[in-house]
Amino acid sequence: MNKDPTPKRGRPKTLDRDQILQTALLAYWSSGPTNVSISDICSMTGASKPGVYREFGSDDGLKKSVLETYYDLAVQPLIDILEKNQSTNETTDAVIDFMTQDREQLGIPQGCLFVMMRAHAQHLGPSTFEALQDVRRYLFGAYEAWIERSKSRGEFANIPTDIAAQFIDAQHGGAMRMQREGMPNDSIAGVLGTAFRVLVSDERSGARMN
Amino acid sequence: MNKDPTPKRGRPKTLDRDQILQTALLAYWSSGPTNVSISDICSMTGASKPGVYREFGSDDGLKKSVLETYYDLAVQPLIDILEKNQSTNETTDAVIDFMTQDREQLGIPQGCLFVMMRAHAQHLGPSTFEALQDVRRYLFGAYEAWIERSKSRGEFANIPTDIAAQFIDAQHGGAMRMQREGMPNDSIAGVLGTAFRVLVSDERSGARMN
DNA sequence: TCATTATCGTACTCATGGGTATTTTATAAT
DNA sequence: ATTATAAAATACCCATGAGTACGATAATGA
Repeated sequence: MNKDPTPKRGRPKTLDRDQILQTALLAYWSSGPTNVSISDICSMTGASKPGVYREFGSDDGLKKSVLETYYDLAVQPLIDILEKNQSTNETTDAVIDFMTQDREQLGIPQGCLFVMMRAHAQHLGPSTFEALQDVRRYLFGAYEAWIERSKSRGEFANIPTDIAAQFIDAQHGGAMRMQREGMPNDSIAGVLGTAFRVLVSDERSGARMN
Repeated sequence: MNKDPTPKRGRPKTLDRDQILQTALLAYWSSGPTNVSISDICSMTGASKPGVYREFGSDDGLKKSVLETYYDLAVQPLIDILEKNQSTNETTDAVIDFMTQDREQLGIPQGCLFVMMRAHAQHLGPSTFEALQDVRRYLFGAYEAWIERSKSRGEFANIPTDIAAQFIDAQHGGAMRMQREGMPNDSIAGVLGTAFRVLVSDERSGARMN
C-alpha cells in the first residue's frame, strides 16, 4: 500500500495504526466503550502501551479516532440511505432493513457504538465527547433534510421537523438497545414499522400495514 | 418510628441505612450508577466503608437495594397511572405529563435510574442485574395489561401487544435520554405526543392533534 | 463485675487502569 | 564511521476503587 514516498529519518514505524483502530472498534462495540482498557487493546494487538500513546495521545484520543472510524463504517451508510432519493415509504423500509440486519451473519457486533457512547458520555474524555456531538449534528442534519424533502413531496405527516428528527433518533436508539438486549431482529422491525407509520402523511398511510 | 421492640445485645447500630440509600440513590441518579464509588458514598454520608459493607454486603448489594428503592419511588407511580382506569387518551396524556415533569422544580435529577442502569448493565453485578430484570418484567406486565384493557375498549390501534409494549418502553427510554441531554420538557412532550398517537385506534385518532 | 455479643472505624490489601521515564534500536544525513 | 532522529519496549508511577483484618467500643446478661 504505502510505498513510503518520503523515507523519514529515525527508526521506522512498526506500529499498525489501522489494526489498533479496528481492534479497538470491535472491542468497544461489543464490550462497551468503557469496558476496554488501553492495556486490553495492547494485549489484543501486541502493541506496547507507549506505542499506543505515541499514536493517539491518550485514551480520549484513541476513542475519538475510533468513533471517527465508526462514523465512516456505520453512520455514513445510514445517511446515504436517507440521501438516496426514494419515496418516504421506501426510505423508511430501507432504514428498518439497515437497522435490523443480521449482525451475526455480517460478523459485526449487536447494537451501535454511537448510541452506546452517548449513553456513557459521562465517562468519555472531552475530544471524544466533541466528536460525539459532531456525529450527532451530522445525523440530525441528515434526518432533517430528509424530512424536509419528504414534506415538500407531501409524503410526510404534519409534525415539526425538529420533533420528527428527535423521534427518529429515539427509535434508532431504542432499536439498538433492543438488539443489544437480545431481541430478535424481526420483532425490532415490528416496533420500528409501528413507529415510522406515524411519519407518513395521513392520506398515504395504510400503504404499510404489515 | 422504630421503638426497638426487642432491644438487642451488642453495640447498638448507628449506621443509618435509609440515609445511605437515599444518598446513593441521588448520587447514582444524577451522576450515573457507575460513576459513584462506595468511598464517595461514605464521604457523603459520613459512614465508614466497613459499615456500608456490613449493611449491604457489596457494591452489587447496595446497587440492588438502591434500585428497589428507586422502583418504589419512580417506577411504581408510572404503573399506578397505567392501572388507573382512564381512557386511553387520558392515560397517554398522564404518562406524558409524568415523564416530562419539571425535575428541577421537584428537586430530583434528570432522566431515569432504571433506564441508565439498563444502558450500563454490563458494569453491574449479578444481583443488581437480576433486580433490573425484575423491574423490567413488572413494567412490561403493566404496559401489556394496560394495552389489553385499552384494546378491549376498542381504543387501541391494531398493534400486537408485545410490540406495543416494546414501543412504549422505547419511547420512555428515549424521553429519559433526551431529558438527561438537556432537551426542554415541552419538546420531549412533543416527541412523546407524536409517538403515542400511533397507539390510538384509527377511529379515535385526531382527538389529540396538539 | 465480667463475659458475651455485635457494631464501630482506622488502616490496611490487592487489582486495575491511565500515563510516563528511560534505555535501546533502527534508520537517514554528514 | 559518526551523529542526529524517531520509534521501540520494559518497567515503572500514581490514583482509584472494591473489599477486609482487626482492635476498640457499647450495649445486654449472668
